[in-house]
Amino acid sequence: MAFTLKDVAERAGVSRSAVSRTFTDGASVSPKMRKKVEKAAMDLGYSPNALASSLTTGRTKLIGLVSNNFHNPIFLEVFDLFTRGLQDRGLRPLLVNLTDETDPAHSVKMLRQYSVDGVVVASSTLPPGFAKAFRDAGVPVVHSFGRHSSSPQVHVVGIDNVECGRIAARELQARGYRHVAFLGGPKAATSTQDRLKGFAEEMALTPEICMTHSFAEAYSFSAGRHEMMRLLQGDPAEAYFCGDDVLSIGVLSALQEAGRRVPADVGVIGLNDMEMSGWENINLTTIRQPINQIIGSSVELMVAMLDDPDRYPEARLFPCTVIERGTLRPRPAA
Amino acid sequence: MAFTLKDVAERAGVSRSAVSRTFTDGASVSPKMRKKVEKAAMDLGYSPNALASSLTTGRTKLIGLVSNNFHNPIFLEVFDLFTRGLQDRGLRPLLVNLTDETDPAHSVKMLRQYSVDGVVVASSTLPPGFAKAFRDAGVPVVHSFGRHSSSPQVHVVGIDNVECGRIAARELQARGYRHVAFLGGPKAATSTQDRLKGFAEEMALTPEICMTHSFAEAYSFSAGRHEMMRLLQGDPAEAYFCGDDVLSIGVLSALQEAGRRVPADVGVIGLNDMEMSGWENINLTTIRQPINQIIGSSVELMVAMLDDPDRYPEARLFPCTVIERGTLRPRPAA
DNA sequence: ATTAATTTTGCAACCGGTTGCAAAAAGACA
DNA sequence: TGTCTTTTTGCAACCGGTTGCAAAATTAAT
Repeated sequence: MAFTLKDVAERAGVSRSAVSRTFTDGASVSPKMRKKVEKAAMDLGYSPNALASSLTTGRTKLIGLVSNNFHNPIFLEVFDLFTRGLQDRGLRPLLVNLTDETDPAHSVKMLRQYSVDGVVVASSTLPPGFAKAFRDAGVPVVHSFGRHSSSPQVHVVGIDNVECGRIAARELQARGYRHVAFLGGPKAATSTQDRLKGFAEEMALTPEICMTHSFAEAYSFSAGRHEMMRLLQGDPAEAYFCGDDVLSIGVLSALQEAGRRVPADVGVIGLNDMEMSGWENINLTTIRQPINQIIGSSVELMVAMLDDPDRYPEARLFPCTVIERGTLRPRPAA
Repeated sequence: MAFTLKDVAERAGVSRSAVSRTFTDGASVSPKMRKKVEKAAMDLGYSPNALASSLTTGRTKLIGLVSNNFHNPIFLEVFDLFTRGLQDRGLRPLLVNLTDETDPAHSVKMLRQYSVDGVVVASSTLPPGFAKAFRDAGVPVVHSFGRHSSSPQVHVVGIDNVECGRIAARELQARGYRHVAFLGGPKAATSTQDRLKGFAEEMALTPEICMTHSFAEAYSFSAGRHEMMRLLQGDPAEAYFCGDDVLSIGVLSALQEAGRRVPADVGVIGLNDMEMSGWENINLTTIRQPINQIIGSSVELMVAMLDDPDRYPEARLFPCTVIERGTLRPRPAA
């Protein structure tokens, strides 16, 4: 069907190596030779078989892009940025949807069979051990949106979730709320745990403020809405720090339906600043996670690791900032 | 680094072919042989190199998943369903983000270099010629969400957009609107053109109703919002059929900001029924496109084509239904 | 014009599997 | 037990490239 190196070589009347060399940059080929070969290749519409060359070079330019977040709209932005970032560098994303599976073994095996050059784990809910499984299998890995540990085993790019919890706490304190709550994502998610930790720590400094917390089943609209509905049965707090924007939007929906005005009756602050949060009919006050930078940096790091697979693991953390919109009451005048 | 067939063969004291055979189903291997080989493979943690085997078999189980819709939240659902559908059948999605590029040449070349077994084009904005380029290159292709033509060149799975336009028109007619408008996506998108066509055709049957139309720059929130803002400068219609849900949500945002009540002052009907449209704080009346069925069917068709690449092209169209929520005024009592 | 240094080219082995074919082994039958 | 089938196994060639090495061709230097 498609033409091969051999066909081009014959047509150009040269050896197969010559053809191979004209298509691998950095190889020594004379200008005349190159011209002859390129002519023949052009005539035949030849383009080299990436798989065959991978077999000898050991490089495929395939990058596993592993995620379990296919229900949070922010991840569409994430996939957009990742695919573009990788493509721009000549890399190809092989997408893996984990859905419920959290055992890395299967993914590791599959991605190794395809000889991916590296793996990006994009998830704020998977434990560090997940990414580590790739490292242990000798596959360069960066965990984006992952938890950074004091003794990092793998490269992590993301934010300091504990610090985000503190930021949220300080923001609510400054606005004079007396009863605040953390409404987190899944209890098992590292990001939820860390955000709660920071939030609780900071809140502990102002014992006069009452703080409670609970968890939603997932980082999703319906989980947030459902959990807020439940909370409304009891004695809801004055302000909620939600573990994520889409969760917040679910919360807003529940509040609206219950007839509570935001921010007059109840305040809400989210985390992520996804595109939708800025939509005028949502207008969510939130803590912005710089996903452009996180993903840009992840891709850079991945590229660097392709050259030096044993690069010493590092954590790259980006600062988050509060984006003030309309779901928290204003700070009292100073 | 990783162990190869040869290593396993040596350890098991058998020929390389024997090892190969135990790992390809349908090959003849005696039970004892199989046991011996599996033992050795297990000891070594061997798993076959997919690339190497592709080289001889000609099959990679790689499927190109090509899209240019990374800004419409419905596509997160689409990617979720596609990746899971493909994975469940042992296929691997190689994701290609076209962003602005609409020339297929580059994608075709790249995907052929990786010897993908097939390509799914998931887009309602690309012309049929895009998908056809893959077919011409001998790559099995299905165009999901594509335009079906009377003389189809490639497999298309989706909806009848012209009919959707008619459905929208009838819905607005039935509710007694006197001045209606189509607010489409990009003018160049086939889906926009077709929806307008059906809408206009049906509206032509009721000349007493005034109909206008205009286009947004993209299928996105901000484009919809922006276009509606513009329309509000003039004399807006009583009801809008928007080319897509996320566009509708942008429109709702603009209306809300302008102080127009929905559906009291202005009606809106969207198309897609993405998850978000059902959120209580959006509550959009829309025409549901059965994406589960579309994607399930696309994957099935792809699998069928792997067996029979020259399968006669067919169009698989699924009916759409109106999902009544809160953005159109009620039908007058009969 | 020689000779030495440098670049270009082709040969052949290899990457990690698969597969047609024939020899060897196992099973069926008399 | 011997002969004929059928199944299992190994050999060797092949998939489409890459690359170390040495021969051939250029270029530089004397």
